[in-house]
Amino acid sequence: MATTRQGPYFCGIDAAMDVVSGKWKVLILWELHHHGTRRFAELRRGLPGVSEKMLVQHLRELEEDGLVHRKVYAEVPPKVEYRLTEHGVALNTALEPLGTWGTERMRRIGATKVPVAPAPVSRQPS
Amino acid sequence: MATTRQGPYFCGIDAAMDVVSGKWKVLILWELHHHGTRRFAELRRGLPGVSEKMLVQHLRELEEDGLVHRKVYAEVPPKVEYRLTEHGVALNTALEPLGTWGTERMRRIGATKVPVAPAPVSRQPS
DNA sequence: CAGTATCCATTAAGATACTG
DNA sequence: CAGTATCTTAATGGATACTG
Repeated sequence: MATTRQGPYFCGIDAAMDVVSGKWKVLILWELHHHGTRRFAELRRGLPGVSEKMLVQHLRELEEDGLVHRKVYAEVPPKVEYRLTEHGVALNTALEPLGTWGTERMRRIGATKVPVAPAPVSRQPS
Repeated sequence: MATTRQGPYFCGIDAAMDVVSGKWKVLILWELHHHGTRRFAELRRGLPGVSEKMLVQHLRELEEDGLVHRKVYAEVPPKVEYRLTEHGVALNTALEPLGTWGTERMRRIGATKVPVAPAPVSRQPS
């Protein structure tokens, strides 16, 4: 269950890669970075294809690693909000050059973007 | 066998993470970055714990992704040199802030460094 | 030296179904 | 709504023996 990872590491990049390895982790960080705060279901919708299990698991690990803060409201129905911690914000900043490089690479190899789930047209909530 | 990965991706970071996902990839990049050029056996020694299979596999993928150049010398015994391509160098540069963040994180959590294989004391080559 | 080829173990991820 | 609990499959990594 990915017990608290704490090295040993070869170097800083190794240590950083450790906390972001997981299929959806950087995307969760990205999502939180751009929305400031997100609820569980919002994250789920923002990450088309993620399963509940993986989303929870990644969120828990990110929380454990001190990158994400989880705020539970004592309400019914339940309400939980996630946001980046100071360290999470710093990580995101450190990831930006990598994002730029990746965008350039996508252009080079002609990679497609993942199809964005079209907002359901019919069936609007009344 | 990790057929040519080319998306689709959610974003640039996603695309970048794709090419560096693999237990030893960033370490290979790092090693090549700091030595300029390395032979297979040198990389192997520089990455204590890596198996031949993983090293070859990662090198092939990095080559396929255009990050590493492989130069074969027509000699006996065989000699192969690896070095970063222009894109590989750019990726390494983009990884630097992440490395800084990771180093800071290691300090914060008191992570240890992986034990460096001690250079064999006896048995020096004549 | 620089790899291949196998086989096996571990881990990560995905699909449901169910609950406070 | 925000999760748990299981079960299954896919991907990744590792050990070892062998080769041009």
